[in-house]
Formats: sequence, C-alpha cells, structure tokens
Amino acid sequence: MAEKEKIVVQTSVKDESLIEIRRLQIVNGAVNLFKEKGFHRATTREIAKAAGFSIGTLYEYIRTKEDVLYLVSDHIYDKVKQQLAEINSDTGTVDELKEAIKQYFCLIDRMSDEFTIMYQETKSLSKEAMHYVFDKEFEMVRLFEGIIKNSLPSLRIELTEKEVFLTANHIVVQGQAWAFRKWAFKKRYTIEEYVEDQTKLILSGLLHFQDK
Amino acid sequence: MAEKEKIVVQTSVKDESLIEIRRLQIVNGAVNLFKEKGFHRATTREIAKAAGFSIGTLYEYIRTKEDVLYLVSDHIYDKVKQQLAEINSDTGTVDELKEAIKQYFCLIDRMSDEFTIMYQETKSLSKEAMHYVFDKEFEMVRLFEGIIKNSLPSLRIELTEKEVFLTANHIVVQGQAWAFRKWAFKKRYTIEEYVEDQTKLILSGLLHFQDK
Amino acid sequence: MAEKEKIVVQTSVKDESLIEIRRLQIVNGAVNLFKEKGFHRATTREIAKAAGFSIGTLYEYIRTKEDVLYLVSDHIYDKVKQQLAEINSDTGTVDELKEAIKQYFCLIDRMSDEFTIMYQETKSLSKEAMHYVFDKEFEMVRLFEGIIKNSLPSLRIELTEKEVFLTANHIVVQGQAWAFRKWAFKKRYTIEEYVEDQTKLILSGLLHFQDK
Amino acid sequence: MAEKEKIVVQTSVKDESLIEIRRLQIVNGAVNLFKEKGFHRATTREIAKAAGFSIGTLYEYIRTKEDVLYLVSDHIYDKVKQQLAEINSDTGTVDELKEAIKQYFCLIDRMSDEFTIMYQETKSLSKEAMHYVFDKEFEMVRLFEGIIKNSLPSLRIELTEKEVFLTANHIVVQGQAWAFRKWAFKKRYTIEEYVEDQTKLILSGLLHFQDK
DNA sequence: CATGAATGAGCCTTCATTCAT
DNA sequence: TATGAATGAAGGCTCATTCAT
Repeated sequence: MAEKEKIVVQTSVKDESLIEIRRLQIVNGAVNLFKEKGFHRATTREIAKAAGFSIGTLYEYIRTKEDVLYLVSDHIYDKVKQQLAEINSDTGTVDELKEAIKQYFCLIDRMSDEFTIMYQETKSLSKEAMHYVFDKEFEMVRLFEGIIKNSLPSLRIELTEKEVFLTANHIVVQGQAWAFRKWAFKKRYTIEEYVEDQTKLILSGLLHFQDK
Repeated sequence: MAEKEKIVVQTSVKDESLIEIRRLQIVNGAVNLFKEKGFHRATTREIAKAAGFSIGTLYEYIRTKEDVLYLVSDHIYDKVKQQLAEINSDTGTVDELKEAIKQYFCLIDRMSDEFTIMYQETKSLSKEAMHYVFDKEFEMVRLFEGIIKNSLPSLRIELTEKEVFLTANHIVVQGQAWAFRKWAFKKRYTIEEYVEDQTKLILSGLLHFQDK
Repeated sequence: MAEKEKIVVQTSVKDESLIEIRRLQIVNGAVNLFKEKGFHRATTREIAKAAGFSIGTLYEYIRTKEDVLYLVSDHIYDKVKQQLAEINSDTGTVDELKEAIKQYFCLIDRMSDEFTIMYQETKSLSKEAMHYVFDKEFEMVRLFEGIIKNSLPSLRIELTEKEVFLTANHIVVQGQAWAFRKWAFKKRYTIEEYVEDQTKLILSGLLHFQDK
Repeated sequence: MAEKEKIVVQTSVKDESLIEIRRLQIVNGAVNLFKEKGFHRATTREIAKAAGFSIGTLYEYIRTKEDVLYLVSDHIYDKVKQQLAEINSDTGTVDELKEAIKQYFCLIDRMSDEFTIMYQETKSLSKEAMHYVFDKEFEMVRLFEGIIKNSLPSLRIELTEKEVFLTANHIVVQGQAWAFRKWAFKKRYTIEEYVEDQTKLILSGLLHFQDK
C-alpha cells in the first residue's frame, strides 16, 4: 500500500508557509463555489474572490484552473484518510468493523458537499490527476478490505477475496450514494438509521454469503 | 406511479418522424463524445459533427446545448424501463427478482458509457431537467421495490418499507457502481460473476435482515 | 422632374399577376413586422410567416432580405405620391397650399408607422436603393416648392429660391417629426391642432420672410 | 426639470479615470464605424478595433453591444447640453435666442455624424435606454422653450404654451434635419446661410403667430 | 410553384491566462 | 508578492440563403 507520490502543483512563490496559507484559502473558497455551481461553471475570477484575493495572486499559487480542482480533491482525501486513520484500532473484532462503517458514513454525512464535488468533477481532471484521485478511492476500498478480513476470524466465517472486495466495495459505494442523494434519502432516513440498516445489511451479507 | 409529463425539447422542424431519426443521431453521437471529453468540454460543433450534420441542423432539433444532455438522459431511462418491462412476468417468485437484477446489471454493462455520462453530467442540467432525471432514477428504485415486495411471500419473509427500499436502492446503486468503475472491477470480475455475487449478497441480505 | 427608373427586384416566378399579389402580401406583413421590431431584428422566416407563406416561397419573390425593405419603401412612396397627386388642383391660391399641407400631415398621421420605418431603416439599404428612396424624398420637397411658388402671386410676395426651398423643407421635415414623435406630440396636440398651428407658422414665415 | 438618473453601464474595471478614457475611445471609434455601416452592421470586433483595443478589453467596459450605442447617445447629449449652457446669459433679449439657435445649429454641423447615428439607431436600444435618450431630446426642446419665453417680453409679444412648444420643436427638428440631410442641403446652403434663414423664419414665425 | 430541412458563415460574449506596475 | 487591466481563442447560437422534393 505504498503511498503514491503527490502530484506537485507548481508555484512562482517561494515562501512555503505562505503557499500553505494561500492554498487553504483557495480550497475553502473553491469548495463553497463548486458546491454551488460546479467546477466548470465557476470562473477563476470567482475562485480568486472566494479565496479572498485577486486573480493575479491566485495565479501565483496555481498554474491552471484545473490545479484548483486537484487541490480541492487532494484536500478532501487528506481529510478522509486522517479521519479514518483514527478508527483503526486493530482489535480485529466485529465491533471494529461496525465502528469503521459508522465513522465512514458519518464522515460522509458531514462532508457530503466535498464528496459530491469530488465524484462529480474528478472526470474533469487531467488523466494523471484523475488516476491519482481514483487511486485514493481504491485505497479506501482496500482499507475496508483490511478491516473486514481482520474481523472474519471472530465471526468464524471464511470468504473469498472477491467476496471481501464486494463487501468493502458495497460500503464505500453506499457511502457515496448517501453523499449524492442525501436530499432524497433524508425523506426516509436519518444518518443514524441509515448506518444502522446498512450495517445490518452488510453483516448479514457477510454471514450468509455462502448460503446460497 | 403516475408518469411525469416529458419535458419537451422544442424543435423548428415539423416532420415528427424526422425528429425521431435526427434525435437518435444526436444521442448516439453525443454519447460517444461525452464519453471521451465530458459534456462541458464537448462543443456544439463537435456534437453536430458526431451526429452527422451541421450545427445549423443540430439547432433545428434542439434549443440549447443542455437539451442534448437531457435528450441523452431521457433516452437511457427509456431503454432501462423498456428492458425491465420485458421481464416483469409477475410470477412473484425469487427467480423473477434474480432475473430482474441480471437484466438490469447486463443492461448497465452494455450501456455503461451512457450511464456514466448521465450520472456525471446530470448536475449540469437546469434545475427542472435535473429533477426530471432524478425522478426517473427514483422510479427505477420503486420498480425494484415492487419486484422485491412481490417476491417476499415466496421467500416467507417480512420486511419493513425501509428495508425494501434499502435493498432496491442497493441494487440500483451497485449497478451504477459497475458502470462508473467498470475499468477497475473488470480486473477482478466478469459481469456474470459480478451479477452472481451481487445476487447472493442481495438475497442473503434479504433473508437475514432481521437476524441481527 | 424626370421619373427615375424603378429598381427591379428580380424573381424566379414568371406569372406577373401572381408576383403582384405575393409582393403585396410581403409588404403588408413586413410593415407590421418592421413596425414592431425594425428591419434588422425581423428574420426572413418571420417575414415569410407574416406574409402568409413559407421561406421557400418568400425567396421565389425576392433575392435578398434587403429587397423586402426596398419593396416596403417603394410601396410607401407610391402611396404618398398617389395621395398628394390628388390635391394638386392647380388653382394657385393659398388655399391650395393650405390644403396640401393638411393632406400631407394627415397622410403622415395615417401612415406614421410606414414613415417611421422608412426613415429609420432606409440607411440599411444598398447605396443604390438608398439614393432611390432619398430622391423620392426630394421629389416631395420639390412638389411643395411647386405649390408654394404657385401661391406666391396671390399672396403678393416674392421669395428667393432658397426661401421657397426652406419653407418646403420645413413642411416635409415637420411632417416627418409628427410621424417619429407622434407618441410625444399627442400629449399636447391633436393632428388637427398641429396642422392648424403649423399652417399658421408656415404662412407667417412666408409672409414676413423679408421683414427682418 | 429634475435630472434623470443616468443609466449606468456596468464595468468590471475599477479605475474610474481609466473608464473615462476607454469609453471616450469607444465612443469615438464607434461613431466613425456606425456612420459608415450603422449599428447593426458593425460587429463588436470592429468596434473594439476602432476603439484601439481587443474585444476582451471592450467587454471590460461594456456589458452588451447595445451599451455602446447608449454610450454614444449619452455622449452627444452631454456635449449639446454643455454647449448650450455656455450661452445661457440670461439677458432675456432676442439676441440670446439668436445666439442659442446659432450655437445649436453649429454644434449639429460639427457633430452631424453623431446626431445622425443617434436618431437613426436610437430605436435599437432597449426600451429603458430608448426612453432615456428620448427624454434628453425633450430636455433640449424644453431648453429652447425657456429661452424663447425669456425673449418674449423684449419682443412685446405673447404666445400660448403650444406656440412656444411648436417653435422650440421647430428649432430642434430643423437642426436634426441639417444633420440628416447635410449632404443634400450643402448643395444650396452653407451652415451660416442656413442659420441665417432659419433664424429669420423662426423669428417671423414668432412675431406673427397671431396674425392669421 | 410551394415547401421546409439543411447549411455554415459569422455574430456576440465569456473567461483562462499573462504581464506591467 | 500582489494587483487588475489587457488579451484573444473559442464557444454557443442565429439566420439568410439554397435546393431537393
């Protein structure tokens, strides 16, 4: 699970700490903007304004508009990874899996705008940047695969690689579904109920995979 | 489940059958194009060319570029509905549900480009058109809810409304996931294997929802 | 005052009487249309529709869109000339002048839309057609010059050529002013009052030109 | 005679003095261009070129092509007002009226292109802008009404409101006529002669309005 | 003669990017 | 470093005109 090299967004500014500050401004402004109008409909002028400075300055910290999308995607994944890292307590019990599912879904609920942006706009990235982002998604699947595998002994079941993958995939995808269709799901579900039912579904799937 | 009025894309051409023909050309051309560059990056000139005629002619059959996206979305949903209508043999057995899942997944496999476009670009539609498309997605969920409910007696199980919804939703969303991530899934799965395992997962979920 | 050759608008239709009918349809439709949106904003499709047939047919009777404007201008001037011809009773009295003024102003009141179109849009004609129209305007001035000259003996005054011209010009221009600014004038004047006061003004101008 | 609020043409440029400079460039370029081809036939690219910069820059100072026409109209009226303000010496003599007429006609002679454009193209403006321009024309009429009224006592004559209006209107309209038909008038008149004869005509009209 | 679908030049406008200050 | 005016390629769309039926 070797960490891929981050794609470096070039700047003409030297002061590293300033770069950090400005980019945070860019990302925060852009997330709000993209949420509202999407990447393509947002202009660089608007991005600059949302970030709190002029276009001239914006272009001191990015090279192309696409860099902003990359910056946003990257920032979101960093947040996700960091959040998920906190759960991984390595006890190897079902509760750990349950907890991971819960944390992941709650994270998505909190950051649903960001998730939506990422999945809707990723395609607009360059091939290179796009694969970097997709890879991050697969890391997430792999993360859940790990947690699931760890919990199998305590559940006294054996699953094929494929079945583990399918379950991990289920978790990740249903999480995304909540982000995308939140407004529709909310008519029937609170996030807590959704987590509860999804967890039941996932566990029963796990337990009875081989039945039929 | 009253059918919503179709949003009519205005034309300046009078010959109805010609409209049908040209729009099919537009949709087919556009799907290929959007697949490659996305809706925003595709120009109207390119769309016209892909359809096989001039921009002038393109604009005889649409009013705005957005209409093309709407046309594509609409076309896809029509196909899905038609496909699913064919299986609905109303036997009320599990086999019917299995068949429906299979048909749906295979349809998605065949039309994964179209599906991907729809979900990636829907957000670019006008509010009105966007909701029309989203509604169609929910129709699809409801369609599966119906099939699931029908199969419950033969399975001798009872489920809450929510549980039925969640399962139907699972089917629809995992189908979409195959469309989006086909290139990644294909490393591990053929569509047949995916259908088989998803079916197992769905059925075991159904059977054991109440277990825990 | 030799009549200039009419500029011939070419057709591909042979039947002369049909041409006459169709052109009248075109002119009538176009006047209403130009009144509302002006020449440039009116499309050929709209012109055809207003005329009561298809674009294809429209183009059987004209060669370019500009032809329509020329046809309209020509038609209006024909009407004006015909109307003014009716007054010229050659009695050589002041009453004849008064009557001519009255007829001219009333004509303009009745055809103010047509006049407005002509003066607003003439500039859009080709150089050739434009001069043809302008010449017609000068014919009108000359017409009044003739009437004024005729009335001078009975008024026992002598005027220079220039003064006659200036007065004739005054009549023509103030008539146009009524057409253009009808909506504003109407707040203060009925056409009858306007005619009365203008007549007074013109005659006193005539009588006392040499005073000061 | 409360000054109407100017319709503000929006800019994305902040430097006010630069806006002033660029707009003058736009107006000057546009006048030459419109003179030659009219508003509708002139393209925005041509306007930009005539102004001396790129379209991009043009659109930094206007919002739509129509704005250019509005800018031109506005500029002309400002000049007229300024010019007439300079004479208004409030002596209340006939000479003041004569001087005003002379100044107005000379101004029109100098700016006949601009005037022609204004009257030919005003109709192409939006309803709002069109009325703003028309109002300015009426301000001009009112301005002359004021000067005429002031001169009445010294002429020992009394006129009705309508007669004053008619005379003021005569001045304004005959001024415009000079602008429109300059090329034709010049065959017979120099501007000085035209002013002289028009002045005579106007004054004799004034003096003998009530005679008959 | 009449029709109307097809064409494509060309228009207005936007916006990512640059660069002098 | 920060600014924002300048640039022009490119995009969406219109509409006069043609021509096969």
